[in-house]
Amino acid sequence: MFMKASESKYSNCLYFTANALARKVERIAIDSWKSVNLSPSHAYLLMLVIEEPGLQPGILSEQLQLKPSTITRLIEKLEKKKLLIRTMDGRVTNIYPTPSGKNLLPKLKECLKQFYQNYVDVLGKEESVRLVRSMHQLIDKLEE
Amino acid sequence: MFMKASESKYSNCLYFTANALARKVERIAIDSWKSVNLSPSHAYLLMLVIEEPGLQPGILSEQLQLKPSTITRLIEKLEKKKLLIRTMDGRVTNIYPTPSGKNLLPKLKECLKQFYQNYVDVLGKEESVRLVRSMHQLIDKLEE
DNA sequence: ATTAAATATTTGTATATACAAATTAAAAAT
DNA sequence: ATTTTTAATTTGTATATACAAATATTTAAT
Repeated sequence: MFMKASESKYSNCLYFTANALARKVERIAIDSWKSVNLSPSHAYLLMLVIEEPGLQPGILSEQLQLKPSTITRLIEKLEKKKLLIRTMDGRVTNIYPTPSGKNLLPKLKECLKQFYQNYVDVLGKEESVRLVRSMHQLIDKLEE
Repeated sequence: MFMKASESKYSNCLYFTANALARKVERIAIDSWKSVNLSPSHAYLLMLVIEEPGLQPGILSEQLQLKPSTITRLIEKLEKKKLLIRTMDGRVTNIYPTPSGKNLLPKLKECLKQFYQNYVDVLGKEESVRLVRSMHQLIDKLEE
């Protein structure tokens, strides 16, 4: 009934493969962060801001490799949940975690750990590191 | 100004990496199929249907590793563009390319070739094959 | 034969993401 | 000092994707 990704007609195509992998990983990540009621990207953004309060959207955009408009949208949502606040000063915006945002850090770290566990268990630590690294090489090479 | 993906704070995380790679590849793919005015997933779906007329949404869903509802949406759009048609018979739907859909095949293949070229040029043929294969292994392992 | 369960597909709704244009402010050029 | 250019961020809009519920049809159970 269920077809493996590698049995698909276009399984040899990078477009197909990269997307299928991302969706699969996304689903695992969503599960891992469900306990804090955040999507993975919201969680990562929040962790970055907790670790470096005052971080600006532009920096977050670089760190998360997401477009500035996307960062704004993520921040809006986290602000609505009162996990962080924005202070606008001139053309620069600074993002700070609220106390309740900050309090979430241990749980967030726990989720992260759980997420890692998920795939390290399956792949092994070395293999995981190796694969992530070679994906990065690909990304950087495609950067041109 | 521009930060490499591998310089990000979470660059060692599979969530981050898989998504960053998928987005990068997606952008290249979008460019490759721009000349036929189709998004990559629409193009792949159309190619599948041209090569096997009558294909059902369920099969397409397996082949493309996308949810049935997503397949419906993709088909709707291609139907609106008069590149394929749906015939509904009982609870089963069959998808057929229209003549103008079928006529697009050579161009589609050309786009696919161009897309391949993009990354094979950068990575080399062997390295490309190897990487795609190891990504598949990961997908299949994560399947559990 | 009728009812219940399983299956294929679609619809309504929600999400993350991005592009292009708009806004605002700072810096540079005149 | 005023104008122009550059930069950071946000807003409006569009996209692909998915989940959950709805629909319709076939198969199985009684």
